[in-house]
Amino acid sequence: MAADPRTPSAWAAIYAQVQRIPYGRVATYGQIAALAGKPRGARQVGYALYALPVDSSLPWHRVVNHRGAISQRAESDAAEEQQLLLEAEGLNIGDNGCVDLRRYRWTPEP
DNA sequence: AAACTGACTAATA
DNA sequence: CTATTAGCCAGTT
Repeated sequence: MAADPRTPSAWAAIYAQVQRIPYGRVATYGQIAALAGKPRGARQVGYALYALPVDSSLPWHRVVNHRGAISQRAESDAAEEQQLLLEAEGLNIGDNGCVDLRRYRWTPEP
């Protein structure tokens, strides 16, 4: 099974980037991976969030795939909840469930 | 140590 | 935009 996120590992960097996403913004898995120093570790980002406990204070719902859509997990209701959280932050979700990355994509500031 | 798994992305059609 | 194929990294077994 998945290791606890409290366990020191490569995921630590990923969690740090996710926490950096400001309110009302979203970031792609690849973006988080790149910021964490793993330009090809997009899958690891998803895997890290998969192991993330519900009591985590990380804004995991601000992490979407490269199309701005919410990736569906084994438990389908999680994706639905994620969309609600994003809408609550003022994001407009398209009919296909994609956010407007042109507008909401987070760009880390220098 | 090797194989399997997976909230992904890029390339191609 | 979608569908399919291949490559990638780290964790689990």
